[in-house]
Amino acid sequence: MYTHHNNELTIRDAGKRVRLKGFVQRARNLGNLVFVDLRDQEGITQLAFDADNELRMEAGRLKAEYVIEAEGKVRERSSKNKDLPTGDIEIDVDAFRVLSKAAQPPMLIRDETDALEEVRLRHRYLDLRRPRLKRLMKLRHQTVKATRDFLNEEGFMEFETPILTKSTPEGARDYIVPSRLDKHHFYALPQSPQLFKQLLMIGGFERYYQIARCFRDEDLRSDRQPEFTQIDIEMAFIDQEAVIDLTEKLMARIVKETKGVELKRPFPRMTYEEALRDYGTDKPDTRFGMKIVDTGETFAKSGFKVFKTVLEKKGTIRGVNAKSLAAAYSRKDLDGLTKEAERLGAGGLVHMKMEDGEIKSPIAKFLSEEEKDGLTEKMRMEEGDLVLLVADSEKTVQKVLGRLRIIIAKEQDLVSGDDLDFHWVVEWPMFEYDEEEGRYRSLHHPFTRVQDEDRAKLSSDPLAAKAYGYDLVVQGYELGGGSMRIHETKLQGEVFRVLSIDEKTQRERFGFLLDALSYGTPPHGGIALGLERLLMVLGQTENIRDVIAFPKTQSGHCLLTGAPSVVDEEQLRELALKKEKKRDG
RNA sequence: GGUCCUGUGGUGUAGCGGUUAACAUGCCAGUCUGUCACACUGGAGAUCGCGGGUUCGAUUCCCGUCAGGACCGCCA
Repeated sequence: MYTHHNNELTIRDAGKRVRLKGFVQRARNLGNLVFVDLRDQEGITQLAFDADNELRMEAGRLKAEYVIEAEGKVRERSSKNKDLPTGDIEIDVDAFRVLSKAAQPPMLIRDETDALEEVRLRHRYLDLRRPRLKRLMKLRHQTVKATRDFLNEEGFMEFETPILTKSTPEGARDYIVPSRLDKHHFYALPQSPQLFKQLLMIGGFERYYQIARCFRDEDLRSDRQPEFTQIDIEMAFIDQEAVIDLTEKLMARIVKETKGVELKRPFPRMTYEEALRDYGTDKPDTRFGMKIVDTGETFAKSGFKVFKTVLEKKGTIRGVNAKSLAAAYSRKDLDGLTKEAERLGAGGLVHMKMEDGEIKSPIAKFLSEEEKDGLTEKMRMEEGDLVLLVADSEKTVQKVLGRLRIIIAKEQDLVSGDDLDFHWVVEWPMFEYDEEEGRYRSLHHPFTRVQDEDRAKLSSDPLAAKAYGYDLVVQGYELGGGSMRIHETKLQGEVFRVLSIDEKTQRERFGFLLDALSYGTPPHGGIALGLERLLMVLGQTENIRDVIAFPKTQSGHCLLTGAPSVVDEEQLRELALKKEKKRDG
């Protein structure tokens, strides 16, 4: 046993006999004097060997990452290290023991001088020894603990729902698991516990939560993993405001306990429509301004052909003002932005700088004085400002300008990771129209409740029907979303009808839910929050792999274990599965 | 499904149509009593991801493939 962790001892412990353990961070052999930095989960303590004896010789032979145990007396250092919490003291060691030797590690176990991520993932257990990963894993634990503490106090019950469950073709691609007992039938891993938590409400539980593992077989990104965790919450006999209020309190509690910061409540809200109008996205980063502005009538009579054509086609001309960034963007930089705009589907990008009191732009010569003045006013252009305009369909303009805002903010460092701009996007539409499939699709999911006053629009004008839906957004991440659910069989049927899901399919896929709804269902609603995304924001990292102990690569591989891997023919036979012969390409 | 970037001693990088493949760090040996990324001296360590092609000659150029990363599509 040990007496202390390696972050604990201070000058007040001088003279104490202690026993420490840990990994050798580093042995510094100065000849007749040897120092060893001993690292454990909590920190580093310096061991000193200065007696002229065998012990010192042995200490000089210690290598990085050996696991040892050492005993001795705490003493004040003659030269202190103010960078270490234990920097005032060292241990005058009189006995130590090597518990385990270590091969030369493939990477430096230190925050700086990092190996590439590929090496770190292959040897994740070594990567996890680094203080940075220690800090992030601790943050994860604290966040989950704060969540459980808070929800338990609020009268919630924690549940577990099945991991082997039924495939639901709507939505993301499922991971499937073959059944041995029922040949050619498959379980699916849950994309979320959505239906189960609703069934718990129907089962008469009023406040559910789960730290729930979810699985989606889709392509990965720097903020997406094939398996990830949601803080999943559902409540009965409440309204939307109750869910929003509870979620804000939960966020406040987590931020307080992990960062020591008080969040201002209530969080700001904007409607889905406002989000798209002002920021060009349904998950705006509101840490910086640069809102999208409609030039309206400014170019109504424009002689500039591009503008004229777009307006004739019922398109729109909108822009953003990158305040005082005219000097920051050279012609070449602007070409880069233009290329990005074109890649996103815009015909081009108009840029203008306000310099020496006048608009400088490649298209300036096509604009009348009236147009220039109008634009200056609309965009609130001042000396040194850079304005970017896109003329196209509303959808394209929003997409392009929304993207350019983010690019510029990143390039120009307009954002701070400390700025927790939690806000709600509310009043989501029930449906969007899928051009490819020629039918309506749920924006949230098919169990979302339509707002009472919009119920008639389900048949008359589905696209105008608003849902009781809400997303929590921070720093441009969709942190989570939720809704009030449908609790009547009849309404659920109406929604399925809009979605063109016929009765046979309804029965096949959701029959159990429809049956359940028919036996008396409390009004209910909830929310699901992406734990990893929250941790990325709190931990100030852009990489989701940093907040997962054993993450997978962009191609879904676990470099540590080698998953996924082939299996024995025998295993396949048992499942009545056959390998498909690889076709030559 | 697509676009782009990367792959060179253990690790991170440099390099170039012909080199003894360079540098840093780590590793090994030695010197050193106040280091803390110790310092100094010396040393070992690389079929340049894999396969094919072009060429008198390929680590270098081309094609394919594999692996990692960023992004688009996708993720109700």
